[in-house]
Amino acid sequence: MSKKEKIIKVASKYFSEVGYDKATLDDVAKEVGVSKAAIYYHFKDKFALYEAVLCSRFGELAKIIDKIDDSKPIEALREYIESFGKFLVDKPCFSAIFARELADGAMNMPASCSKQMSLNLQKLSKILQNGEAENLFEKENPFMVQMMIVTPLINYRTTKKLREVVMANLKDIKNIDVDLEDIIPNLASKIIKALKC
Amino acid sequence: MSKKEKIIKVASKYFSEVGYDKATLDDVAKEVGVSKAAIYYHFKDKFALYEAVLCSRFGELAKIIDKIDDSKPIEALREYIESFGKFLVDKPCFSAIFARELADGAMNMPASCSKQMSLNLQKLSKILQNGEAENLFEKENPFMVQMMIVTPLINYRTTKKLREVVMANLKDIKNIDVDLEDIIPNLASKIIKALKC
DNA sequence: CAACCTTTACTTACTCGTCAGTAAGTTTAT
DNA sequence: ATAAACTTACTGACGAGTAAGTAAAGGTTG
Repeated sequence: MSKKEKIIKVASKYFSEVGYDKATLDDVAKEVGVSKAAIYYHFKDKFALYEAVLCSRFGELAKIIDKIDDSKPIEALREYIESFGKFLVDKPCFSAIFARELADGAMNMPASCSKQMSLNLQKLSKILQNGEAENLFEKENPFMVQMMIVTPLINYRTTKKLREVVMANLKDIKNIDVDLEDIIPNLASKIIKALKC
Repeated sequence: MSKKEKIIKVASKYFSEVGYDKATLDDVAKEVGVSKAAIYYHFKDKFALYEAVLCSRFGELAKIIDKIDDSKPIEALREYIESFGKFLVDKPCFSAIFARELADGAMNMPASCSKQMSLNLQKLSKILQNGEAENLFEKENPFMVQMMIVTPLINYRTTKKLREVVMANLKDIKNIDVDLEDIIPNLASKIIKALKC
């Protein structure tokens, strides 16, 4: 792995753990084992490094989503949800970064990333439209459906510690802390049920 | 309104708009029309001010949720979702603060707030249990249901600008930008449908 | 083949702005 | 008179960004 790739990897860890503002390039440099100026050799500024992290992840995700065969609406919707979920499981840093970006109103999302998000939404929209044409689904606002899929999953990831606190407060509630992997097919079934005519 | 209340109000605006780190007490002081040191007269430090903002909001929400009559599960669940939605509509600053807090893993949520969140979850859990007892709902993980309710709504609020960008990218997708008010009953119906046996 | 540029990939050591937090003094109400 | 509610003017730290220098690798020319 090149130094540049290593910088992106470590930076994505820090951006994920503490957020853009609290992540310092001194820390990133230290962990990579280079000087801070080395980061500035590879990236124009802190934000450019953040863009590199973001774009690499959104690019991978868009590729996966694009491959989904949208001819069978219900199967396609399940695959859409499970592919997204699997991506979150595979890339543990992505959830927190994505969640913060949405919470922030995607204020500093580079155009190339929002374009790839748009493509994902276009795929979802097509699945929903096909389902509507076959009288399987009601007419829906695709952005709202996107929110129903994406936000519970990313925030389930980010709120592990909160669940522990809540469980300590409410001893009568059990089995709250299920793994994300087990949540995904459950959420997929619920969303499909909710959208079916 | 006292100076202290005014400081909380203005601070909640800034925390909501730019987040904890980027919100500066100089800006808050300027807008309130006091000196920065006046803030330190009322609050120990920046974080104590943030706690005050958070606690006042979570306190109000917990009061509203607590009043819900949980004897009729389906009506109660609808009321739970619509009450939460109405709260977001009424308190425009709350969505972004809550969304950031969840994205952050609720790392710096004061114990009093997480206690009130626990009470909300307890209410939801009771509604779901009653529904289960009457064979209306399947057995569910209440935290996951909470995520399904809370996260789409708060993030729908925070992503208004993102929707505009996406709409500009995909001209064939129309009517994405519906008001939050119109989304709430729709989401409530979908979640109830998803949870019903 | 060797003395010479040139580029790549960095390092060391610094500046400079910002912002949380404070010390000490001042006004206002009771 | 004295406590509450401030103000002015400051400090100190942190962290983004930079200037200037260097070591090594590769290419060019006499």
